[in-house]
Amino acid sequence: MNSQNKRKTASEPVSELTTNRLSVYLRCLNQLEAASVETISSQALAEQFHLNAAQIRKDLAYFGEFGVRGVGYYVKDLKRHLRQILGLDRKLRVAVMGAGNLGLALADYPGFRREGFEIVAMFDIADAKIGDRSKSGVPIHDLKELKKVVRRDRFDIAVIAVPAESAQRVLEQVVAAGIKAVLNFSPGAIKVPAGVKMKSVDLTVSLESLSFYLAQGIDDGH
Amino acid sequence: MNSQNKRKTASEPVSELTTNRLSVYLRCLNQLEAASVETISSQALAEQFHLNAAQIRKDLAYFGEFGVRGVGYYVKDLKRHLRQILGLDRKLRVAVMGAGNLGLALADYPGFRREGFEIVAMFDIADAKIGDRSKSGVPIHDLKELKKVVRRDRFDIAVIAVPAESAQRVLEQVVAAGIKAVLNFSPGAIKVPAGVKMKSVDLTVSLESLSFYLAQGIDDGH
DNA sequence: TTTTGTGAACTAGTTCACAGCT
DNA sequence: AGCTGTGAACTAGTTCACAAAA
Repeated sequence: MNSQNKRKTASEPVSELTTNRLSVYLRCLNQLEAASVETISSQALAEQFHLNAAQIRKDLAYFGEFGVRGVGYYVKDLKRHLRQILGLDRKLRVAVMGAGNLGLALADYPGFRREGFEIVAMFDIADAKIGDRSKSGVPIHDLKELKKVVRRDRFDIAVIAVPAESAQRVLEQVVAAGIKAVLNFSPGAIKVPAGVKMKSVDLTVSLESLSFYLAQGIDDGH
Repeated sequence: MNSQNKRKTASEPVSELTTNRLSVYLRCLNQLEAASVETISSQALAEQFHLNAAQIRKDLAYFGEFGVRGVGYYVKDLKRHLRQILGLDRKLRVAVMGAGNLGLALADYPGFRREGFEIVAMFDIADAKIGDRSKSGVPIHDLKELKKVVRRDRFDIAVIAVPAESAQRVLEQVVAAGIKAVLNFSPGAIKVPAGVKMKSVDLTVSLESLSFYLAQGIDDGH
């Protein structure tokens, strides 16, 4: 019953909220490591980053006994464990579907590389763009070449940044090419086949939700 | 006890999940209206867009009695009500902080305009960018001019697309200038003063959560 | 008959509080 | 003494199921 990833039951489902938080913890640990902190208690971690100590402990304990009672967590160790749990010990390869403004911005987004992701390709259908490259050098392929490029460049995650009306079709092509994980930026309902994980970022919904807050806060006039 | 926004109690809190869904419903209704559908039942709406009928009814009923028993909801009416609830009956003005790749892409994102938002300004600190415009013509101001521009151009929402290390500072400036709603794209913990609403989109967390899924799905080797 | 609006039942997620290890 | 790991208590969110309205 010793440290290394135990994950109590073979596979009770881990909530998405939990995995999101693991990623947040990892980022906190990166900062702590950069500041040469060697150990940290859940309490201190919570205070420093506005989290809840019990939740941190519960999230971590689900995957193993990483802490030391009376001490806390060893920053380096915990970081290594989290990277392993999140599957970041191997370098993940990403492709961006759609070489519009948003697609190009995402392809060059420095945050991805910094965290160990590698953007290896983009796809579009506009002849004018095909063969071109993003500022940082990611090549833009013809969407028709998708299967061929997947076979050759072996990427794991597709980011969908195409107009809403083509999103469903592009998702299906991506899935047909064997991709199992998708980050979707296009708005609207998309049907996702079983066995494929899709996370959606819906900018319109986010803004409209803020609009609601403003409308309620001010109540009415002025 | 008749239709028009009743909102049972003066102000029990509406969950963020609910407001997000309202925005989704509105988009569904837009599609239905475009397809000349005049009335829709919660059942039909749920089936068509992969939602839950009881939840739709509950979400809507919280704000008023918009439906007609035996019939469903009048698409045009409900749309009007939702737009009013979400505060979309007035045109909301948005500014983007940070004129990097992501900021420029967001400033020109067609989805925002389509839903009635107006991007009125960008801000940056790089002399090379100040005075320039995005492709669609949004002017880039010196961040130092923030207060002046807010006074003149009166925008309601700030989108933060600056590097992580400047995010906290930019948020504080934005709040000091009187902005009450923020959409944040920079990663990392940010402290938000009371009375200000911030929604965060964290691209790294999203990707890492997908990575987790892949790591688990494949279990290990291969 | 059809479909809403809603209390009641259920499920998921968070936080508390403390036994037990170091 | 200090802090983790965790059952128990609590809170939030969803879904069911049905009475009441059109």
